[in-house]
Amino acid sequence: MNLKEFARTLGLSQTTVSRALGGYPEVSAATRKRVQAEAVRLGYAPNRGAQRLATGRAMAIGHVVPLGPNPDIVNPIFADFLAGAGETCAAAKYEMVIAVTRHGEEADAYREMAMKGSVDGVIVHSPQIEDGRIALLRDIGLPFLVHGRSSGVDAPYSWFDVNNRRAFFRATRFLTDLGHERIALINGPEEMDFAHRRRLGYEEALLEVGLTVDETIMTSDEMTEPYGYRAACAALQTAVRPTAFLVSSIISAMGVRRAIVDAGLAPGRDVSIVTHDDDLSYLSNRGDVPLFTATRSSIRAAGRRCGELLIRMIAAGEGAPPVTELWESELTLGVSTGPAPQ
Amino acid sequence: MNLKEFARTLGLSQTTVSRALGGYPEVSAATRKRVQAEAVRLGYAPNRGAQRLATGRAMAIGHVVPLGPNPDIVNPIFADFLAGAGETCAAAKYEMVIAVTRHGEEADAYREMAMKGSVDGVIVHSPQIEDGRIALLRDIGLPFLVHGRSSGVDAPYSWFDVNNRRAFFRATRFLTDLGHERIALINGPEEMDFAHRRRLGYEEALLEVGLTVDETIMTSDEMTEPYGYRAACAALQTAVRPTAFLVSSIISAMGVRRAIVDAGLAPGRDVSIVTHDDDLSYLSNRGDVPLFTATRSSIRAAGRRCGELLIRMIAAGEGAPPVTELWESELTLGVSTGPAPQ
DNA sequence: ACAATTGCCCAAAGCGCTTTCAATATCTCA
DNA sequence: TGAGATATTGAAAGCGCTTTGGGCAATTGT
Repeated sequence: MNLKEFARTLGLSQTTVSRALGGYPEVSAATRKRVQAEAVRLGYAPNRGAQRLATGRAMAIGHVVPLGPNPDIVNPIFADFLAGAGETCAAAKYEMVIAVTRHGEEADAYREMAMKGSVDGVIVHSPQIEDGRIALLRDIGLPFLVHGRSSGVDAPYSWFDVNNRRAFFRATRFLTDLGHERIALINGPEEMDFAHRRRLGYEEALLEVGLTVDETIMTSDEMTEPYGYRAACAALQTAVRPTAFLVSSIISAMGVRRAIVDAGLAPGRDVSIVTHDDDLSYLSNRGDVPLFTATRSSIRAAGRRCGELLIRMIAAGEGAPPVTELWESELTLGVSTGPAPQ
Repeated sequence: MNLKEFARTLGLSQTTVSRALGGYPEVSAATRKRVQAEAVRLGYAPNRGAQRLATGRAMAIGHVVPLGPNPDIVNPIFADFLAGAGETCAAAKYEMVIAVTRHGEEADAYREMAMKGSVDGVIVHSPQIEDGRIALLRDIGLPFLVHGRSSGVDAPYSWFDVNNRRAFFRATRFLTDLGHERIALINGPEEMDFAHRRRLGYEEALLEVGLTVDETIMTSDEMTEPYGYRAACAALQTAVRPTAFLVSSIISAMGVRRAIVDAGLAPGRDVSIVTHDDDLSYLSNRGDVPLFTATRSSIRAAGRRCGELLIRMIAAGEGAPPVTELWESELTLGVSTGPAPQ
């Protein structure tokens, strides 16, 4: 069923039908109602391709998802982020198209999306400290919102981020307040901007209380469970073992916890853990007494908000100033922390 | 830059340029090469909307992702599945569009995709035992491939599945061979077809060796980590506690393991665990000695294959017979299992 | 009562592409 | 050498929609 047929069965012109469905005011309420009802009854909806061609807008946003650098790892937070963005998009009648690329090959995906006009804007995932995608997208002229930031980029751009630095600063201070002096950092890949910022917050807090920053108890890798386990095992076997771990992902934190237990130690008593918690639905750290003390920030809510901001940017058009938004994460108390053992 | 301009700068007709880029044979090799080179240099690619309108094909496949029934849970395997499907799509020049819907509201999403012509086919995720989506999609006439099966649907349809029943049959027999007689089943939501099938395999194996099926040590819920923990805690507190757990997801298995350790028991010695392992990149159960004994089947590979099959179906057109494919999962030995304690 | 407005609707142009049909130039083979 | 086949290119007709630029009644203001 196409517009021509549909309009004919209604005894109306294509113009009127299109306007009735599109919500334009030049249609009487009665006509609009009838058109909408018949559209549902007969199963008519305007063809997206034709609509795109006629309006020049794709009514879609894109996600280019880079796989992890080493093995092809998919960031597990992505599913939840997507669910959040999806809610916003559905409400705004936008589609989401996603492209998965190997690490470092995102550029082509962006260029193609722009050239083919398959999306009106994109969300940039997993920004690195020096991220060339930002300059690229500006050159291309495709509206974009970075989920995170890129410390190495000076020119203004639109981003949404969580205050990672302050979160890890607070988390570290929380541990030092409890008397911990040897705090291991199990961080994400250091070329990632978020990991960089978390490290800065951690170091800043240590220095503030006169502790030394010790490179040997800081690790950085793709945030898997086995990584957390391995890193923690290694740290626990050193001569002066850490009394606390600060971990960048709840998934790795599970591994850290396992290592602690395997070593015959009690999490929260012998060794403390604070982790960042993206509030993933399947690894919930909520409940009466959360398993982990954590800096929590819902990745799903972030997805929702990123969708909103990007769609607003697209509506605003080229000239509008960049939007930026920084959320604070909450520090929630769980059973994984306690005073440093004497 | 559009075709008209691009063709003019090349001194060729739109026809020839379109054909050169589209890979049609009626163009001389020299011309094609020149056109392709200039397209890259000048940054021209055919507009997707126009292409869709002209060809009637969207060159896109859709994923309608239902959130979990109770809280809005996103199945964590989805990110990996998508990465797999994305590889295939990228290679075949297909786009992927995804829609996230609340549980039970998928129908509208499918209808809309079909009516608007935004995709050429869809992958049906998380099929239930009685899944109305299959009949719906057949009525609509939108090509679809089910990832999994729906036991309650008789009419033929295309699906890709893992042999869940045999996997859990083998896993259970593996445990009974080790002398376990009280094996708890920590399953996914029972309305899900995969969970149903896994339960059948489990029961079949128990009956085969003369053990009774005990409903009180079988649980069924959204497969989160806390669920595994809670379920295992409860099971371990019963009068005759199970000596082994069979778990439907490695994420819940982490929770089960935690419960066992918390109870002062040793996984693999006091209590065994076998889990299904989707081979998620961030919860790798590989390595020299895997943490869990598991029925393993890569969800990423499944995504790749589903993409292939669906694209092939789309190419084959309406009349073609349904495609079906069943993969066996491998039973890998980890350190989470051992002989039943006396 | 008449002009000006408003409300509602329509015809037709055009978005950028693919593809049919036709034309021309070049080969092939007897 | 000339007829038929082949290789290569073009002109133009849509694909299904939105939107501009009217047109005709009914309503309003004076």
